[in-house]
Amino acid sequence: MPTTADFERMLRGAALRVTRPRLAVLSAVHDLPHADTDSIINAVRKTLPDVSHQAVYDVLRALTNAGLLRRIQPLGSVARYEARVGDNHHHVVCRMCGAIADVDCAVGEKPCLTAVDDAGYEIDEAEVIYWGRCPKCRAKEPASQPRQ
Amino acid sequence: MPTTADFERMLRGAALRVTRPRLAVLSAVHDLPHADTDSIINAVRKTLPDVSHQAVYDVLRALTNAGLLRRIQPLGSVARYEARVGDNHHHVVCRMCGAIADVDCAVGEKPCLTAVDDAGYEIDEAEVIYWGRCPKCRAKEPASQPRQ
DNA sequence: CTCCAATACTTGATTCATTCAAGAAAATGG
DNA sequence: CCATTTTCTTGAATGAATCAAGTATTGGAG
Repeated sequence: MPTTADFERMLRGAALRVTRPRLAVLSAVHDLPHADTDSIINAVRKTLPDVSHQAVYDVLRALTNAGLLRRIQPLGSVARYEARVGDNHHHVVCRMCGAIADVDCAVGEKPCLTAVDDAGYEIDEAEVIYWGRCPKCRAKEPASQPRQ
Repeated sequence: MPTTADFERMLRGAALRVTRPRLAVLSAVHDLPHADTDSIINAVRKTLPDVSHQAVYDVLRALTNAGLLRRIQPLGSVARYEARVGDNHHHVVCRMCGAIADVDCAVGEKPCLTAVDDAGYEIDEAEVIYWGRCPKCRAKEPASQPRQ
């Protein structure tokens, strides 16, 4: 797990000012991969009880734009953030409980897939979301099938 | 383009009651691929001026659950719907203007990709979103690069 | 054809994630 | 330490989507 000094280095490396809210958000997202904004706000408030939700929204946007965080948002979910960036990995989402897990990308670079017909678009990334049932939900209802 | 009789057959085939709002929504989504809910409401009101937005939301949900429509929602966009279902095709989204185009799937069946490590999930679908710049935006700003 | 039960729609209010706006506070360079 | 710029706080607003209660329509049974 990175230290505060590491986070500070990351911020400076991205030409961003170092502030307590930013350090706290970075730390929270490293601790809670795929957390939504509300969970991040709560985590941040354990060390900084008075941060405004607006500050967290601003920080998440700034860090995402700087490439320090990645924003994901599977169908039916609010925005979620993760700190694992730069390796072009993918995600698998549980249709029943919404749990998200990382899936390594066999290629590792963008774009890792080529479209058969790109419709004239200049493609720089292929985002893949696998849908299915997580281990817990498979154990709970082994007979039932998730909806297609 | 399917006729009203075709839409009626689709609804009955899915064990759904045939109503004017449902026929109008089916027709609108066939006419306007990748349209958001608001555009669909407006399109429906050209033939049925008094449908409530709630009815359209309900219909979209019912038709999606029945497999007659597919719901998509790229990052930063509201929910969109398309009538092309069953062929497991994918989408390419313009980072600049949000335009969406269909991309055929080389495999055509779900799941068309296999995860290197499925984290114990039972995967039934691989959803792919290609990100890039559409032809129009490429022509407009040939020098600039979309943000990564 | 008529009636009934189930389903779908209308109306109106509500929720909740996210954004906007204006002013106060903090961070970096000089 | 000061000035400028950026960031944060506070409070309100937006807007897609959902909830809830009552009315209307559908499709099958009689």
